Amino acid sequence: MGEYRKMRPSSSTGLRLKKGAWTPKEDMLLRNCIQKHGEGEWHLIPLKAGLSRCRKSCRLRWLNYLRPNIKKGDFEEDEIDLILRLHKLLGNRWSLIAGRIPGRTANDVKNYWNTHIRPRSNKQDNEAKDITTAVTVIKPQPRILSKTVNSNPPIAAPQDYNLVRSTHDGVETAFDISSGYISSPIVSDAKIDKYLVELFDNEDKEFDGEIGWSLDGCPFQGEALDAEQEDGESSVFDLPIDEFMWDFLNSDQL
DNA sequence: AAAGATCTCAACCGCAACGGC
DNA sequence: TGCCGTTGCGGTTGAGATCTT
Repeated sequence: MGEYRKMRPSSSTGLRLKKGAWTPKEDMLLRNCIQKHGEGEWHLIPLKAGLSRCRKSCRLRWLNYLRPNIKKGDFEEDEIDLILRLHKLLGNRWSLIAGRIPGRTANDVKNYWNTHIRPRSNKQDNEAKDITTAVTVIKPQPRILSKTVNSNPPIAAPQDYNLVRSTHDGVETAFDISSGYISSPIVSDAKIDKYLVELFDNEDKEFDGEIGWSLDGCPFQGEALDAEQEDGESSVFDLPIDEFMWDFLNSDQL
C-alpha cells in the first residue's frame, strides 16, 4: 500500500485548515520543524512548520508515521502474543499496550486488533456459545484501572459478566470487578506503566505456584512469553496478577 | 476483464484529563 | 472553585487496495 494513497476529501482553500492525506512536502515540513524545535507545543507546530493543518493532525502524523524507529510491516508472533496478553490485562488501553511493543504505535496496535484479532475472538466467542461448559469469565474491564473509581460505591448485585476467575494451584477463585466490589486503588497511567515495567523487566521476582487465567471465555495457563523468569520455568503470566497487581499499585513505592 | 464485496489502516472526531490562571 | 486552553486517547470513518465471483 502506498504511503500517500489515501486521498480523503480536503478543503485547503483560504485560511481553512487542510484535511485528508498528507503530501510528501507536508511530511518534510513537519519533520524539519520537529527536528529543529523538538516535540511538544503542538499548538505552535503548524505555525512554525508553515502548515495549514491543525495541531491534532500534526501530532498524529508525527506519532503514527514520521517519528523515528516506527516499525512497519506485519506483526510478528511475539508481538501478537504480547498484544493478546496485555489486552487481557489492560483492555483497550492501546497507548499503554503500544508502550510495551517497541516501534509500534497505539494506532497500529488498535488497527491490528480491530482487523485481525477481534474478528477471530468474536468467532471463538460464538463457537464457545455452542458449548454448554463454556467458561463465562469476561476480561478485566478498563474501569478496574480507571482513575475515577468510585470510592463510595452503591450496593448492587454482582453480575456474572463482571466476575473474573483465576485458578491458583488448582483452586479456583472468583472476584467481582464491577464498580464497588473491589477496593481498588486510584490508579494513574504512570502507576500502571510502572507496574508493567515491574511485570516485564524485573527478572528477580519470585512467585510461588502457577496461576491460570480464564478470560474472554478462553482459559489459558502458564503459557510461555519470551521473557522468562529467572528460574526459567515460570512465565510472566504465571503471576498472581489479581493480588500482586493491586498490592503493587496500592503500595507506597510508586 | 469487470463488478461487487471485503479488507486495511491513515486520518478524523469527540471527549476526558490536566495545568495554569 | 470554575473557566479555558492544551494534550492525549479511544472509537469511528472512509478511500484505496485486494480479493472473489
